[in-house]
Amino acid sequence: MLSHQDIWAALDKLAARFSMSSSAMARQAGLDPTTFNKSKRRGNDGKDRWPSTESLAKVLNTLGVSFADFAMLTAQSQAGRLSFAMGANVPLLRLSQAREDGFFDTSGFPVGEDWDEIRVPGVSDDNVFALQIAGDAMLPVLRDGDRAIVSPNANIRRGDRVIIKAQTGEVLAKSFDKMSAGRVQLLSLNENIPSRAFPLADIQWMAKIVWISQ
Amino acid sequence: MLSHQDIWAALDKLAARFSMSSSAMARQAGLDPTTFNKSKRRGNDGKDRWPSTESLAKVLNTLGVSFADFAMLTAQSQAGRLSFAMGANVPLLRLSQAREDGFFDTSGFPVGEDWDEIRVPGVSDDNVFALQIAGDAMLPVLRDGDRAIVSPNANIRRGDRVIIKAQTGEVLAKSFDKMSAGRVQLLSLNENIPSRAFPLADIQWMAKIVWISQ
DNA sequence: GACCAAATAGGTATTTTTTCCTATGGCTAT
DNA sequence: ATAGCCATAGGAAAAAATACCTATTTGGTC
Repeated sequence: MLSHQDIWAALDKLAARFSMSSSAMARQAGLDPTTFNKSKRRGNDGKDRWPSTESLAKVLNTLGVSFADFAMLTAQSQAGRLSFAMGANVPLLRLSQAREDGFFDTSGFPVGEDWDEIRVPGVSDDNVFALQIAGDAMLPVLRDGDRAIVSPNANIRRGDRVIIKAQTGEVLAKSFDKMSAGRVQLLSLNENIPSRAFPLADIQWMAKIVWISQ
Repeated sequence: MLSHQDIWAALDKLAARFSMSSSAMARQAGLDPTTFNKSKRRGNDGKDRWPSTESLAKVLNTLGVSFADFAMLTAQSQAGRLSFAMGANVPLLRLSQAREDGFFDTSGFPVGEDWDEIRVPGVSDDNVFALQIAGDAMLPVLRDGDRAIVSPNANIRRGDRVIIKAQTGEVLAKSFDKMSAGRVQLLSLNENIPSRAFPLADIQWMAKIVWISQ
């Protein structure tokens, strides 16, 4: 439930983040310095005052903060499904570029402008879930404690790594090879064993792994 | 730059998403059905009208949409650093639970209420970057085309997988063992080779891998 | 085509937020 | 001690958004 307090609190956090008072932040945004006064957040009649979207936009635009990041400062602070799907821009470099000079400073921080970008996590699936691995049966791809992010709605293609739940209840991680005649051909994750056919009837469901934590 | 058009457009997208007109959405939120009329988004004097945060909150709260997800509908549609850090809640299950009945429907979608939650990606590092793998030198952990998300500011502990850039420019993925006397002990990713010592002087930087795409 | 409900345009009154202004207190520099 | 600046409270005026209302248009059903 988004409330006016949520928005005021987020504005205060934003000011604090830039080491400003709320009046300095208002002033910098071209608003009257008294605009965000605590004394004006509730009327004499006890009625809540909501900062306008125009004032908010002026502040965000002046400070260079995105609307999405501002929304994250509100009390309900986790990103929702949509932001999960759209993801955050993360600088991307190919391995061959990484070998060259000019892409990192001495701490390994990205520098320069020739970086691409990808969206992370970028998983458009409302039914996505995480599976925490136990044991060492799936080493080295999946270690004890690693978390595999699994997307049941994702299309599965050759080479994709998948989680399978068998009718027996067993849960396996495999590499998908192909479908053939009521069977699915699966490879072990370390791929040094020939593919093995599993009858579809033995499988409850199969879903693609999209990310693995490290 | 957040503009009033951004916000209006996002409200229209929201209405469309729920298969409603903007007047139906306003009505459902307890607002006057004419509140979001296109004809009222600009005054006769040409001045832009901004929907109030109060009206917006009423709509979001009625539709059960988070402020963060609404922000994602605006034109600047990528999540920022903060949402990247805080992550989205993803249902989490332990492998042992996954073997039981009652956690998945027949399509592999999560059901039931005994799921934990984790935040994904949950990487609090402004200098995070992605490295796209080429070749098969790091199989099976890192395949050709996989993307490793690398966090230069993350603390590195025993067993963590890291990207190392050598002074020669070579870029390696290894498993961190320990530090000892001006050297770092590193294991191969597939861990069937004894750890090998690299002089720190040979290394430009070393940074932890936090996620790997699949 | 007729009918009805919803959507939309547009005007006015009401409510709400910002602006403008004043006052007070705190902090810093001279 | 004094001056200047900033932060905050508070009041009144101005500006802006919503509520209320009316009229027209649009879309769906029979």
